[in-house]
Amino acid sequence: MPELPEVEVIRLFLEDKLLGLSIKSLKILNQKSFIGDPKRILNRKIIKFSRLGKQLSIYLDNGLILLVHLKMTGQLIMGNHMFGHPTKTISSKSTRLIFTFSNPSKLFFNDQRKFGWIKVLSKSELAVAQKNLGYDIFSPKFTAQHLYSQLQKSSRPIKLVLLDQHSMSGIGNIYANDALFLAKVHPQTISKKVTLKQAKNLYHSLIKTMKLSVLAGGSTARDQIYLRPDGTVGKNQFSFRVYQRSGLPCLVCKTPIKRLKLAGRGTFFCPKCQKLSN
DNA sequence: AATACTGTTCGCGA
DNA sequence: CTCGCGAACAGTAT
Repeated sequence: MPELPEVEVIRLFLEDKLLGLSIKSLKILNQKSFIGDPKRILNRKIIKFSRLGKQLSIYLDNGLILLVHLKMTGQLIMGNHMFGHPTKTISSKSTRLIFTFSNPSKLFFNDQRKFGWIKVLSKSELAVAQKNLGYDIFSPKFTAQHLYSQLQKSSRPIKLVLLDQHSMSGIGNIYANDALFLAKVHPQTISKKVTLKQAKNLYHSLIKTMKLSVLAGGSTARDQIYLRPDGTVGKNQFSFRVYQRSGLPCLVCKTPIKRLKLAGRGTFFCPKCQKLSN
């Protein structure tokens, strides 16, 4: 679920609430969700949050880093003095880890499908873990020219290249579909055949789509799987252009949105606005 | 009841 | 290299 915008919203929220606090305890309810020795993080202070693609890094004052990947259904929900949302979204049968902080608020790592994880890494281990990730979409290094050169490297359908975290990082299925629609590029276009002009368009579409989503608090699609750390839903799902809209009229030309499968992922596009030009 | 589908990623074999 | 597929899991939709 959480793609770049959702992880960024979580990062901004946690930075505001947890920076400077110490980790007082960690309760592990599912062993596979936490990789590393919990003792190494106890009583350590949080000094920095950062994000690369869909991965969140929490820096501690002993040089170690908690690297978080939420995969499909991971949530980070704060449990202190929060009202107005169902208890089940805070601590539930999907709760896998519970952190307690010095103030003493709690942070729940919920993960229905158990794909997500939090790892304890040293700085060099973090570098190794992330060395193959492409530039983050919000990084100054990610430019239209860079996008174009990355697209030039592959003969695969462009949507698969956008989803490949090694070519660039942060794009997931929702934003890949919507950004391609905005740029009027068919998802099956052979990547290296995309023109520089199209790449520039796509660059702006990616940035725009993702920035607007951060402002909207991220996308809470179907099952309320994505929630902000205060338990509230995002609002970007009301701005979906093609994602999960198959059969519904295109917002530009009214043609019904089509759906196909690419590498097993649902792929949505307007057959009129996004012509295959190979 | 059985099958398909889901916001992710990795590894395998063709 | 590329591709499809299954696996890691659990829940909902059809």
